[in-house]
Amino acid sequence: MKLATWNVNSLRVRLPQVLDWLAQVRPDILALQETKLQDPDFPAAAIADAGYQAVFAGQKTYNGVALLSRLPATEVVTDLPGLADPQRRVLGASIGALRVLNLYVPNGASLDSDKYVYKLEWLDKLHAYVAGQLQRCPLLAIVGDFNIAPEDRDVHDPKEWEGSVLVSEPERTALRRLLELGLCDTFRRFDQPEASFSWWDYRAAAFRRNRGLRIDLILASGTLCERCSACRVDKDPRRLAQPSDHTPVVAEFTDIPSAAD
DNA sequence: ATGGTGGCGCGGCCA
Repeated sequence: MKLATWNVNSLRVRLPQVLDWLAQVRPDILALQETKLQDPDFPAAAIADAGYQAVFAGQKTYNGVALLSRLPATEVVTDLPGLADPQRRVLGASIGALRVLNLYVPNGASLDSDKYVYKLEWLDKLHAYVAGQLQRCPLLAIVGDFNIAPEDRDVHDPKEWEGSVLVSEPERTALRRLLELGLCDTFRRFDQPEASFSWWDYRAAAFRRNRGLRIDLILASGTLCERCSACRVDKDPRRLAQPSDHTPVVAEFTDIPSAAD
């Protein structure tokens, strides 16, 4: 069972890349962030032709999340309890034996910004929600663009980034508290190349110089974590012309019923 | 270097 996450930074622009990637990698589930599409504009037909069902929570210009899957998605949720938020950043669904929560965590802008306050509040509401979900869903995966680099080894230059948004201690503490509920960062269950990142700024040739951050994560509940057999960053889509600034992260699991192949 | 690039949409915001 293959589960992937990819912040595509406009599904309208990136649709050809997404379709090519689905055909090559054949994930059972792909969580997308920053689709930047209203629901009536979602390319459901093209995705159906590729053999995937889709559920989505769209928004014009900003945000927007979707779940593509071989099996149908049921019991769909699009909001965090206790957070009245017009921004479309949350998509939870049951797919086969899994419960999947697809997140586009707020960026935060800078530590003195209202957006940073909103990010920490958002993460607090997420914590409360996930605590309850872990009681109900033994096979829970939480994936997406967390906009937090968990540790210094997830940052190309920790000194340069020290204290900045995406690496600040309050954000990392919020992520650590989430993990302490009983989740693992599947990427760190396996040996990885040094300087493995999932996002590189478009500016200043950051990708060519590998000046990136690992902020796209696949978290797994304890029972699911035991069944994780691999997790990797797929840098190939970031090398294409007109790439997203993020690249996909893919995890594989054993003993999960799958409809692929 | 307080810059740089990209998406949306057509001025300025967001990342």
